[in-house]
Amino acid sequence: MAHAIDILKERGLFDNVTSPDVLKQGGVPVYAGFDPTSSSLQVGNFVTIMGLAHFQRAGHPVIALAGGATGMIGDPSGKSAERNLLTPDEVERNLAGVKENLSRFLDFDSKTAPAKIVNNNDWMQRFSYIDFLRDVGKYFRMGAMLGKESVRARMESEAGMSYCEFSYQLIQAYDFLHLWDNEGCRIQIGGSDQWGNITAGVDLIRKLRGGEAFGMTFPIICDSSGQKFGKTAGNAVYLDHNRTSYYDFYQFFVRTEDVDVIRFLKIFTFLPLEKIGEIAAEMAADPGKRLAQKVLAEEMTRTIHGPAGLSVALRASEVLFGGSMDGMKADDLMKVFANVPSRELPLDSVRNAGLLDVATAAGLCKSKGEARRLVTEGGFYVNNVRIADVTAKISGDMMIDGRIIVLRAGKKNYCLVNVV
RNA sequence: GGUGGGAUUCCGGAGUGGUCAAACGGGGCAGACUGUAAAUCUGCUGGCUAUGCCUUCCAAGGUUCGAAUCCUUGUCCCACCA
Repeated sequence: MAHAIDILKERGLFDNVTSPDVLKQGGVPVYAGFDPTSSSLQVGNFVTIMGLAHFQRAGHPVIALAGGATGMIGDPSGKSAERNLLTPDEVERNLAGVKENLSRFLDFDSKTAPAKIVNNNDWMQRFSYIDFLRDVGKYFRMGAMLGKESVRARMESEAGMSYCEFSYQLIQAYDFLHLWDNEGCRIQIGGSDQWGNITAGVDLIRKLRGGEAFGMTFPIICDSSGQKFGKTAGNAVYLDHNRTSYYDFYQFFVRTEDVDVIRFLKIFTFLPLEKIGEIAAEMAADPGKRLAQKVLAEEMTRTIHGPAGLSVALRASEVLFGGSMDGMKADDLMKVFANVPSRELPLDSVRNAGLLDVATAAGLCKSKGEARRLVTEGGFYVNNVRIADVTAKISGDMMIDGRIIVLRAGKKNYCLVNVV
């Protein structure tokens, strides 16, 4: 069997490794951490999940660590400024969401290489502050700690860094030690921003146990414009469909740029490289078909949301991007309703109401000023018909079957209004 | 602990008593061209009952006819010194 790292390399998921000897580590447990900074993981985290999945397929038991303790502190890695602390309640809530997300992607029933979810709060809370300083802090040298990229970057910037965040690396290092002792874990993986935290653990294990642990990082995935992958209009794309609907999730990937899409297929899907090569060839022949984008979106949506979620996303996309809206029935639209941005509005507030008011009430525009701008610029559509008159009102015949209005901003931002 | 510097609209960053809803750049949004691409060009980018009005320039007070700009106190950050 090919080593997991070789597979990751050929898929563009390899950034760095603490020692090439990691290739000799077959079948040992591997861990990656996920801090509960939000109630749901995001597509960005999916890279790490894919990393774990590839290891698992290569015969390694994998441990997904949900950071109930680390989440209370806040990882400064890759952050340009100090973050606000989450309350214990928030961490607790988020932890539940993160665990749920993780549970969907890993194989817990594998006989040879089962997955496991652990929470570092389970062992961290046993420490008193004094104990932790004596048992763990004693083995950390200031020089090494200050040398970490995450620390240096912040010290050199205006933002600075609190002692709280500075201490983060100790906790993550101890996590690795704990998993080394209790789970036989030998390898930690994570995004390249985790390098400093990972090596902190490797060093700690060497000092205290005299053993060699390994670390491997993935590149931070960016799109061709250098933006961190996984944001639309400033909002993260979540794995929880209550936060990012099936439709929006699918659409996010459909809109991947040509230059990125093949790379993303390798990173985010399990499709064999030969298959991806075929897709690339077809795309080169007829880029307008957007085949690669569609495959990526379908694979991702199916992986994250299952066949049912995918079919909902596809149906919604077909309805909205399928061409003319003539002959569209309210029933067709109702079927996709919950998965497209939508809003229920009472009849009174819609009929004969100003366009701008309805656009704002429906949530399509943040303010009437924004709605006014949009209309003036010619980017506003009702049932796919452009309306350029700021003073226009919603008439009865705009309501499809008397109960649905399809609002659109620009080319691809739809919002359904359900008149009740 | 001492001294000095700083906090501006999404971000960076001008502005040091009225002509400031605040230059410029980035980002974002929209239009044209397209393939729900890219590149390019153009316009927009606090709110509203809209040629005017309202709320913004860390927070709370104050001076003034008038404050993002001056004073006081507080909070946070940075640098140097100890």
